[in-house]
Amino acid sequence: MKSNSSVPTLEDVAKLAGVSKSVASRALSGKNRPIAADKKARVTEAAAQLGYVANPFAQSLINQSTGMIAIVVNHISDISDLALFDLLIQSIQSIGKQTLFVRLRSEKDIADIKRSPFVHRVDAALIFSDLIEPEEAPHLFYTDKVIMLNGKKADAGLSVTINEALGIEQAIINAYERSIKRAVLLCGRKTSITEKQRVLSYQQSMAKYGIDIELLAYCDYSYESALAYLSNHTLDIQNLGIFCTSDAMAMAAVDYCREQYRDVVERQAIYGFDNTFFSQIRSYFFSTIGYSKQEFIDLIIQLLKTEKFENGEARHLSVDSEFYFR
Amino acid sequence: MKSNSSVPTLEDVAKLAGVSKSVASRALSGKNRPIAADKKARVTEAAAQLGYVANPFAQSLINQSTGMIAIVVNHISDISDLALFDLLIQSIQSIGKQTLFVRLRSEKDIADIKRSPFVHRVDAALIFSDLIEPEEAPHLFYTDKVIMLNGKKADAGLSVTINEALGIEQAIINAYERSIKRAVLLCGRKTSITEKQRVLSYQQSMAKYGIDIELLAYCDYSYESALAYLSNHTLDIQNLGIFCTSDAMAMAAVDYCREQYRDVVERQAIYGFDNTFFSQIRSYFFSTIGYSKQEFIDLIIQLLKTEKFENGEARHLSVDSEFYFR
DNA sequence: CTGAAAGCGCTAACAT
DNA sequence: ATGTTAGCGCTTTCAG
Repeated sequence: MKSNSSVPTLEDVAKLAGVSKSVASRALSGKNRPIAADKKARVTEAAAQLGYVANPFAQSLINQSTGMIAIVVNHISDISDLALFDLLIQSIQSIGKQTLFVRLRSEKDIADIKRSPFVHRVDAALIFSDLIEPEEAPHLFYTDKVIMLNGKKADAGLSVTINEALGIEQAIINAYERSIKRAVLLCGRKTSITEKQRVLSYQQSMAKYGIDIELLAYCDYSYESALAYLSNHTLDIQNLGIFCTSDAMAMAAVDYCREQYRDVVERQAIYGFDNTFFSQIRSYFFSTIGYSKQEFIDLIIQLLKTEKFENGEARHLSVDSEFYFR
Repeated sequence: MKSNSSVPTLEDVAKLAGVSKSVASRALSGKNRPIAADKKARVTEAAAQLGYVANPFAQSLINQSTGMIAIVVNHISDISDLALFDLLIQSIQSIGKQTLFVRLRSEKDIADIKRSPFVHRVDAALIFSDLIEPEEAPHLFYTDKVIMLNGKKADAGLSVTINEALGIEQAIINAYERSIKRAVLLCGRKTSITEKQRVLSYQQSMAKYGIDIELLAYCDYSYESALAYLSNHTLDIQNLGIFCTSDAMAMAAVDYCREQYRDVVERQAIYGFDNTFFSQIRSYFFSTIGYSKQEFIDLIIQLLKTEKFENGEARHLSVDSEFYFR
């Protein structure tokens, strides 16, 4: 609390303007409540003069609405690209909401959501963390507006997912056209459901185009893990494609091949995932799979802006992924 | 608001436990208020049974404390930011607070802070954005606990800054020892005060060690801007050091030299800033200047945890920067 | 140790 | 169009 002075309340404003609290409230409410123009002006003037800012706690006690939206993640780096994170916060602010960031390290942290009253009472929650199951999500928040963005979805509920199979198939077709016959598949966390689905898509498309998976390894999406793994293996690079489920791992593949084979492996035989900045810079430059972040966020915002869903109405939206050839 | 049911209030809990609201309140308060053990147990039990979670708005209306901390940034564009914020959010949560992320695109957005009542009423604000001047910071928030982390500080007030001159001098000494006589200095935003200070440190140290600044360019910290700039210039690489005020620009310098001079420029003649992940990976690997993020955050948390500051007491803490030689 | 009652600051009925 | 009044759910005196 401010030590120097007490904060003006609506009552102070009303007094200064010479009206009742209700009139003052209506004048400042924004919604076009009936009020005399001159009084409205006097109230606005008085509020400005006192530097009045409404107490949100009193307001929310009545509205039951906070104007806050929770973003729930495992780590921030989960959000594969900063651009997404940055754009998302910006979009949330542009619809007049604020962003509450919740970081979950493990299942143990989930209970804290309920224990943290403000988080529990957000207007909506965006779930990026795969630690939260679609069934339990509704119990964690006071609001029904819980949007699953972690690839999981409950029958009843809201979600935006990425159709990854599409971009993956396009990548495999590209490999096929370039006569790649054999593949190394560097994957991320084995326990992740989305990762499992992703790997399945790779396997199906590769089977379809006659590409053999010779090595399938689970790393942890990171540069270091992939580099460590590759360093322990000798690859026969004839007709080989290296497919990675993150751009960071693809960077490791590029570095590994550069050192090991002095670029004998065509750089284009390495495929990343996420379409980050790094797939485009000079020292790396590999093809990758991604999606339109703007489109993804637009769908989220669309759900956020929908005032009312029919009781239990489900909305499962999806963004197509895409192959980015370099 | 949840559509299916009404939420239990303290009154419901009290009724179920067969006690008064006050007793129920005291039982759940956490602070050791006098109360009979059996009643306390009954209340706790009743609360659990109903799945009671206190309404934070009613509580805050009395406490004037939200348990929320605002992080105010321009944007989150930098990888160095990611690691920092991830750690910071985790630390904030570990002291039982929640994180409100506020993104400022320009000065115009500053007024929105006051207009957004919840942001205005946070328990503390961490100012990373350099759009906010130390003089105006106290007027934007209801709390006195506004910590400037943007390199600016008011005489009265709280701040944690990085002593960048230290790491910069170490870098220049390294260059001197490696017989570098001439320098290109790739800087960031010209309008930034911290950047101005940083450039000054480079100039002073270089003057001291007899290194000539032949080219001083303002880019925008990004890979693209630096690469574009370098591509338009021909460098005489004899005894040349390329000093960049961001790792991203140093990456561009590495790529530029690799293509232009086929690595004739020793890679060690390129100096980055921020000690990001990228200064350590195979394809780049350059020396850089950084600081301990943990130490920085520990100081912030220390300020956050200090209950009361003497009226108007100032606290200006500082973290030493360091040269990371690769 | 407990309960009744006041009140935090605001909004929304409801009578003027 | 305006003022009065009754809460929103909680904590905290203040008497018992």
